[in-house]
Amino acid sequence: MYPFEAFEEEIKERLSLIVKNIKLELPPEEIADMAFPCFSLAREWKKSPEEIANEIAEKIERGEYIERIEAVKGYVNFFIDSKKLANETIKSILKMKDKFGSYESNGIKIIVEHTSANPNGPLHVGRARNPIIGDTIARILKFGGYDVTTQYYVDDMGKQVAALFWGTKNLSIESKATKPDHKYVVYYQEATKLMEKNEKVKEEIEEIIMECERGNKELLEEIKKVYQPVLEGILASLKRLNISIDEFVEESKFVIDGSVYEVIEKLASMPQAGREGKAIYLMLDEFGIHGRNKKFYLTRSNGTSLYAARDIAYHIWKGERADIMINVLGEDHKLEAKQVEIALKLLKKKVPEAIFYSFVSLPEGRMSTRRGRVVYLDDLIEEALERAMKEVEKRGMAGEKAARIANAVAMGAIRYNIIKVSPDKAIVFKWEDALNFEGESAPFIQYAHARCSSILKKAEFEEKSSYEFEHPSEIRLIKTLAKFPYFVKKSISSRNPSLIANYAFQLASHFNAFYRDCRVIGSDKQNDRLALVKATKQVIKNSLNLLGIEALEEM
RNA sequence: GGGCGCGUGGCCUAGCCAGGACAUGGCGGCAGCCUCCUAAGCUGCAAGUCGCGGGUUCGAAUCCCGCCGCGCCCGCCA
Repeated sequence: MYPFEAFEEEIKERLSLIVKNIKLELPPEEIADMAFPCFSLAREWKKSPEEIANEIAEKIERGEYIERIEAVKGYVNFFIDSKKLANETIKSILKMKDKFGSYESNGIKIIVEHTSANPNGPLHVGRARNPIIGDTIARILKFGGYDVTTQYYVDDMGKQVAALFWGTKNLSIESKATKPDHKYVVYYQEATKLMEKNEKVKEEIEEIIMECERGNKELLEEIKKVYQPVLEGILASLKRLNISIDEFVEESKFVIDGSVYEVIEKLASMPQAGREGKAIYLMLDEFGIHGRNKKFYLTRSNGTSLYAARDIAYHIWKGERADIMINVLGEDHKLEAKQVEIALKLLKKKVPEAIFYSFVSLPEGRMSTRRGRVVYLDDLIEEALERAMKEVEKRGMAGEKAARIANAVAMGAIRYNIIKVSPDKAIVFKWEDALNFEGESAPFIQYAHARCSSILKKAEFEEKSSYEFEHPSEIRLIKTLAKFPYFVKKSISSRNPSLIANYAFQLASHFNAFYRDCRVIGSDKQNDRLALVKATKQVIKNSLNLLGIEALEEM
């Protein structure tokens, strides 16, 4: 157990003798280390929260970690023995290193599905939110002891890919692009355009879709040859952001193995099922879905399956391979996710959790690949690199080292700026916000890490059995270090990766205050402070790791 | 028209689920800090009807109702 958790446990243990239903709060740091609000007890005890707090504060004994207890305005405030906390925390970090903040394997298997973009062209910035959220949550869950696999659901039989396929077979378009997703997207764009005004093209593309739904393996193989390079282009972009995906599951799998039809058959026998010709649907009004969308169609009138039906089969398959399923989805999938969830419940199958994110739009409106109103992820990456390179050069660095630093800064800035805001907020993309290298940004945190490295390079640190600190900036920094495992846990239970982003910023910020106030090299407390710097460097690194951002030795 | 989400200083944002301690922090603005471990840093100042109106409560940014604005969805598309 981590030192800060031991403090929390001690409080809970002591409180449990007096009250049940203990809910502790983390108060603002300058007020206390942990607080127990007494407001909810007021009714039951028929006393004011102030009186209750006083009463509880008097009854509670100090302990190994609890140094002081105070009743203030209806709160019982607990103060930690900061000497003990400091010593235990520093030693724990130096011993556990990259593992500090992590938890032992709990054997729970989680599949995180993210990105799953149609392989018909390059990722744009709007979609980039998906892999970054997905990859970060996966990293945090792994660190928290879960057995995590990431999955990309490849839609290999939809309209998008069919249009791409038709385009490459019937058109010949020059393209200067070398990256395959950019090279082939023009075929998709042109095919979509033709489909809109030419009935024959539309029919041909629809025929491709129908053939896929009938499970035509040869055709599916041929289509794969076309979309695979595009998919690889997408994955290459993700790789630059330090994102890789463990497994790829093709949608057609569930048509070929027949599981979609088993699912449809079972659902068709439910009392909620209805038919219009050969089209099968579920009536969802009893589940609170009303209006035009209460009919949830599973098949077409020609008997072929619809996307949503295949999605149900996919989730059943996935549910057999995981204890928990987490899907990262755009907010446009909310209704469909709800429908799939209802169907899975009717079938008494495991239901996935979903993390929805709002769209990233441009100041001039929604992104649209078709209308060319779009910023591609690759463009953002290139621009970020250029700007980072300028900053690096300003600081007199050059060559391979400069390139490496610029790359880490650029990729970090992109990831951080997306992950730091709550997924349900819509983002209007602006270059100056997306590529900010100051303030609440990845480079700010990377810079603090580089400062730690720089100090550690200048002096020899000697490991001891105990360390002492007393400056307020030292204590504040140590308390922040001690709370890292707490935030890992909280981030997992709330499925909110931005908590780690915010934590890393706080930590870097508190380190900067320490750096300002406490001289390390040459001070008579040099060795203790070196231990603190070493521990800080480690925890910044661990939190950056969770965000998929590189910790830099110098910049 | 119906459903879901969002609305916090000029701009962005935390807090909202589990109502209470002076509403968090960043960007931008203004004024400062490099004879001292990297100034991608630090300090100070100005700037807020927590969308609007009701309600519940001793107490509401937080819960409830209504309204307004914005986003997304409402296809036998994916």
